This record gives sequence, structure tokens and C-alpha cells, in this order.
Amino acid sequence: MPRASAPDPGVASRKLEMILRHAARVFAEKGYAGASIRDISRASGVSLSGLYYYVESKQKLLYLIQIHTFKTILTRLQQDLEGITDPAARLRILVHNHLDYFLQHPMEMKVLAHEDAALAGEYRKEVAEIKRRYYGTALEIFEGLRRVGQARRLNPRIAVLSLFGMMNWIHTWHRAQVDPHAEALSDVMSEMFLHGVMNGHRAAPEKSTRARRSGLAVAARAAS
Amino acid sequence: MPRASAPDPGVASRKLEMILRHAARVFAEKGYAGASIRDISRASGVSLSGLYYYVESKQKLLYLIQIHTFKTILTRLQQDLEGITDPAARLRILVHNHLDYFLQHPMEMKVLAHEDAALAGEYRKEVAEIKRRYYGTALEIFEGLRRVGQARRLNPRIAVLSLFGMMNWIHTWHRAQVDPHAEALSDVMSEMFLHGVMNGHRAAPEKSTRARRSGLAVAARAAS
DNA sequence: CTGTTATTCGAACGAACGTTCGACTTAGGA
DNA sequence: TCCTAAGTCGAACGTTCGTTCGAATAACAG
Repeated sequence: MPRASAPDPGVASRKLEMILRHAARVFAEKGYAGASIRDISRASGVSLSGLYYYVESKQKLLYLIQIHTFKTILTRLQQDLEGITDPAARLRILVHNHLDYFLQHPMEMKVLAHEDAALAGEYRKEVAEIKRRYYGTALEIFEGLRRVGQARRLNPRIAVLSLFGMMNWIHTWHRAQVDPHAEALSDVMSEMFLHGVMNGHRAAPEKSTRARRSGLAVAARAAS
Repeated sequence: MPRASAPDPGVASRKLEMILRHAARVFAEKGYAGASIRDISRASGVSLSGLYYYVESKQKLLYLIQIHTFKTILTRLQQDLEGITDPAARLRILVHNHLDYFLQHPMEMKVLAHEDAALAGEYRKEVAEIKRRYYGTALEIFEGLRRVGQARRLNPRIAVLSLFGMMNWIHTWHRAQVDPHAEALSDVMSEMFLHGVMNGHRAAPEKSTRARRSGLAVAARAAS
């Protein structure tokens, strides 16, 4: 045996990481279901059967990518949040942390955002649990904004999920050569969200969209 | 022949529409690549080979769903926008139209949002062209907000794509029994966006996130 | 009735899929 | 040197895939 004890964090796990990187790229490009193990074999340079020495199934490949990415993001967020109490500052850190990782690991993030339903059973539960914790952190931050009067009465679930929508949708349009990088992007989105939920004196000009819109066309198609 | 002229908008096309509805549901549930023609055959009650009498390929099935959904949304938007000149009102109409259709046809919308890259060749181009027109309309509305001083200097591309992110992400979390319906949801998101891009006197409390955050942890992982 | 066209489907095609297996090579410990 | 375990891979497994084809049925025109 090459090592007396410990699971050897050397050559073997380094190769697994290499496989996971290539697998993430293939999953991002073709989707989980559309990608074949043979695609990953070709991309990584490891033979088809050789892959099964490191990972026991295609599902586990996806699971490892998702769980590692999510854990890293959550850990970094908690680190950056430590000691910061101002709710607006905490919100900016959440957005920056998310987008910074997002744009530095676009393939992994696309797999995270796009292959939400591809896992099953225990794998799925474990990823869902981490996601729940991440979402919970965001919720707490928003409640903090409310507590100090920087957010108006909004359904917190909708506010937070709208923020995640803004951020996660990026993988469909962002091109590194054209669009702003993480710093500028997270500044813009943080300010958009903070202004968006802010206790505005300059309130909505009218009560609701419904009342004003010409009701004809809208009502006419209610049945379609 | 059963009819003398015209492509008979009767039984035949009605069955095609039925097939497309079932196909949309299957694609939404399993993804385009993960769904098989056999799944659609089972769901629609039409035999495997019988499907090919109405649609020539799996790709065309996806294309028909996407093109029909997109055309309907764009047409309705242009109808609702007619005669409305106030930029904020136009923005509210855009959001309401999008979410209203979204929540009334969740399967089709999920296919639209999720299977962006699944089409190829000419099919892809045609769908991309309609999407470009839809995006262009949103851009114009935002420029209108700027013109009347209701939006600050923001990268319009980022502002508009953030709005689409908010709206399109809904398919990952909205549950009709729990969450607000289209009216309330579009009111909330419209106001969030309008406040978010508004010319705020109450500007950002500090210049940028970068300067304030404790640089240590962030800098230390720059290489990872 | 006969003939023609629209519609439907069971059966099969070759290709690609995820996974397994046994043989082979490599390398350090005795 | 021989032995053992880690690492690697070609070949094949049974299954499922998208698609095709020819025969069967249904419905109307003459």
C-alpha cells in the first residue's frame, strides 16, 4: 500500500477533482440528461470504465459537483458575514459572495442552477438541506433590513427569491468579455435590491396595476 | 378528402394542440433530453409511431411549443401596450403580461425558461429572433423610464436582464396553493423594480462593497 | 359497391446509453 | 526477486433511445 494511514489527499483525490471539473463543464454544456458518461470520458481523457474507479455512477458525479459547490459558497458566506451587523452591509456581502463565486466557477454554478431536479433520493435530500440553509441565511438578512426600517412590508419569501432570481439568471446571459465582472455586477444588483425593497416616501404613483389597465383585452382572454 | 380547401382548423389541429400540451408537461417535468418520445406517447395516449403523423421529430415538438408560447406572449404584450405612453405604466404591463401568462401556462413557461439551448439550427434561430424582439421591447421601456427621470444611470442591459431573472426564476419556486397569484406577484415585482432603478435621493449609504469588507478572507482566496 | 385519402399502430431498425467484468500494467514492501 | 494492491482500460452486457415502415382501419366520394 502506498500510504500507511489517512485517505491520501494526494494523487488520487487530485484526479477525482480533475474529473469533476471536466464533468461540470460537460453537464453545463449539454445538461445532465443530455450528457453521456462517454462525453465526460472524452473530455477528461479518462477511459469510460476508468471513470468508475473514481465515481460509482453518473448521479454521484452530479451530486459531488453540487454538494461541493454549495458547501463552498455557504462556508464562504458565513466567513464573510462574521462580525458584520449592519443589515445592508450583510446584504451586499451575500450578493457579492454569490456573484463572485458564480463568475469564477460558471460551469459549476450553471449545473447548480440548471440541474435542480436531476438528483433523486438521498443525494437530492442532502443538496436540498444545504440549499435550505443558504436560503434561510438570506431570509434572516432580509428580516434584518426590515427590523432597522430599511425594507417595507413585503412578503419576505418573494423578496428573497426575486433576488436569487436576478442572480441565478445571470448564467443565461453573462459573457465575461462583454459584461461587468463580479464587483460591478454585485454593486448594481445590491443597490437595485436595496432601493427596490426600501421604505420609500416616494411611494408607488398609483395603487395597483389592475385598476388602471384597460380591462378589455385582459378580460376578453380570461378563458383562453 | 374530408375538406375541399384550407388546412382544416378542426379535428387534426386540435389533436396536434393536445399533443403539444402533453409534450410540454413531459418536457417540463423531465427536461427535453430526459424525456422520451415514449413518455409523450404514454402521456398523450397516442401511439409511438402515431405521434410522427403529427410531428416530424422530437426537436420539432420542442420548437412548436417554444415558438407558439413566445409568439403569444409577445403579441399580447404589444396589444396591452397599445396607447399606453407612461413608462412606469408600460413597465407594469410588461411584468403583468409576463407573469400572468407564466402562471397560467406554467409547463410551457418552464420549457421556455429551461430549454433555452436544446434547439439547434434553423429552429434555434427563429426562437432566438422572437426572444430578441421581446427583449428589445423591454429595453425600450427601460429607456423610457430613463428619459422621464424615473431611472438612474444604470447599465440598461443589466437592469432589464435582472428583471427577467426575477420573473423567470419563479418557475423554480412558485406553488399555486401557497404563493401569490399573478396580480399580486406582478405588483410586487413591478414596484421592486421601479423602486430599484429609481433616481434615489436617498442614495447608497457608501460607495462600494469592496472598500468596506474586511479584505483578508476575500484576498486570501483570490487564487483558489 | 370500389377507390382514395386520412389516420393509427405494432414491430422492428441501428445507435447510443449506463454500467460491469476480467485482464493488464504499474509500483512500492518484503 | 515475488507479492499485493492501486490504477487503467477494451470489450461487452442488457436496455432504452429516436425514428421508420408496412399493414390495418375509418370515412367519405364516386
